[in-house]
Amino acid sequence: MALSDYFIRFLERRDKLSDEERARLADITTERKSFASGDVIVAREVVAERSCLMLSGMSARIHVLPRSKDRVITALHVPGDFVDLHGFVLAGLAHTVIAMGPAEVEFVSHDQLRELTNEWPHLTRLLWMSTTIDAAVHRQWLVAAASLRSSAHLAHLLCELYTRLNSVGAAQDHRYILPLLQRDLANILGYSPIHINRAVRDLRERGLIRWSGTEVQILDWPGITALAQFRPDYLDLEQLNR
Amino acid sequence: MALSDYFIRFLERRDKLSDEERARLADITTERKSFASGDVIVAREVVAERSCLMLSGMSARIHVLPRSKDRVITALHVPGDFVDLHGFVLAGLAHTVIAMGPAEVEFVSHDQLRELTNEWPHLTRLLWMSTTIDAAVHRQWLVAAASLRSSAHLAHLLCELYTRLNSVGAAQDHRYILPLLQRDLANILGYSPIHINRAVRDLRERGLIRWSGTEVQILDWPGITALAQFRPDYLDLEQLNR
DNA sequence: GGTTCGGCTTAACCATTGTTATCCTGCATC
DNA sequence: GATGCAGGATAACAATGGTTAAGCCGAACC
Repeated sequence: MALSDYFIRFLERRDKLSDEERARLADITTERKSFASGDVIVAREVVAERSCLMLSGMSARIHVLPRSKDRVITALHVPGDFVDLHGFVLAGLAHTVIAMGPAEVEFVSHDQLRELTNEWPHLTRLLWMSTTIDAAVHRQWLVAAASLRSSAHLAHLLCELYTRLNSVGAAQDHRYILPLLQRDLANILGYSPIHINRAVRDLRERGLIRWSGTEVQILDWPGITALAQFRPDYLDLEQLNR
Repeated sequence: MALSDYFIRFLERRDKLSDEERARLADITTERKSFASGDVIVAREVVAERSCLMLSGMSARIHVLPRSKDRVITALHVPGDFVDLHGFVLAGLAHTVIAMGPAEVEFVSHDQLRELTNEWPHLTRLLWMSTTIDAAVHRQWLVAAASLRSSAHLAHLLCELYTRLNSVGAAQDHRYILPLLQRDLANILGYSPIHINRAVRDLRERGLIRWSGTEVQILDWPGITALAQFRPDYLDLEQLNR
């Protein structure tokens, strides 16, 4: 199949594409696939031969710990994200990508990316940009981990996910579907599942959120962003010439 | 001046360069500058016009927190690191780069990088790679933050820095100069300075390290890597075709 | 050589987070 | 509708980390 519009919109939100560039992107062929919750989308391997884009649902990069059998989640991906594009230039991925809830993705072969990057420098810089935005999110997670306490830390994640989902049109009205268990949130934020539960209760009691099942609703956006000290600058949502 | 050898060696450690590519890199002109401890090397700004490479010493990316006047360090850089290359493709950097101890750097203009990336796709992918290795380090810091307790967490940082310094020839024999205060370590790991001190004492009492002033010596490499669950895979020190 | 200062060290006490255990609820299954 | 089960909620207690305060030590300065 042809490359979906999602990623093209992700790029166009941040820079201008020429007609030729848009046509060149549309020439990319992809393989689409659906996954059930918990399925492995990308296995940890020595050298990857393709990378994947989210079409719907969410996925997570998980790092399995040597001893404790537990795992840490270092990234969450929403529709439009080029999940493991960094695998195109890296020797090996130290992580696995799994579906959080039902998810659809499309795979692009690295051969095609190599051809594209050999001839389209501006598009190459935009692909590169998408991996550096990922890194900016990593840094913000580090800042949040170092500076926020449990409730505020959880609140920061909720704010980020709403902002990212909203920016690709996958959420409105401060509501969204969050297909994560409290155990998963514990693996993201580095707390015990019980403590995540305490943080959820705290946010509820402050009147900031409503949360049942997989549906999250933010009741007080100014309040929760203030608690989380959330500033969306790092998501790089500006349009520029790159 | 011409681009220093440091970064070229960083690349050659990971992929092969043709003679033409090596010559093209040597054509890059740079501006060298020295900084004293604490100096701002790269100020947070809307659009950067150049990026910097470490020649000697260390630097840190700091994120200033809105309220608490405190700051978080999300990355440390050693000689050979292209510190803020991601600023070449990102709209704005959410952080400042400062010198940790005396440091020498060289600046490369984005105009030159744009010219280079317009014509040298393989070199572009290698520059891209260097930013994705940064991101891999960010992820490992997230894993460490989520899964390790204070002593092990500090130990992990000490192992990583030795490995990185050693890989560029800036440290041998499990010793190195670490121009960081305990306060800085607190800003990296997200603990209070007092708790960093407890962790240092713990590592000393376990006979894993000797540490006085800015000189760190790792006495028991197998012991400390086991405590920190340190596996250097994520630093991507393999040679491959990219 | 005394003074000052910043950073390291330690201790006592308090706050946050982890652990273990139990119960509740909703859903799937039969 | 009884059963089993997974995930969420809660409580009691233990461990980890933060805060405040004070002493120590070496380098820089006069």
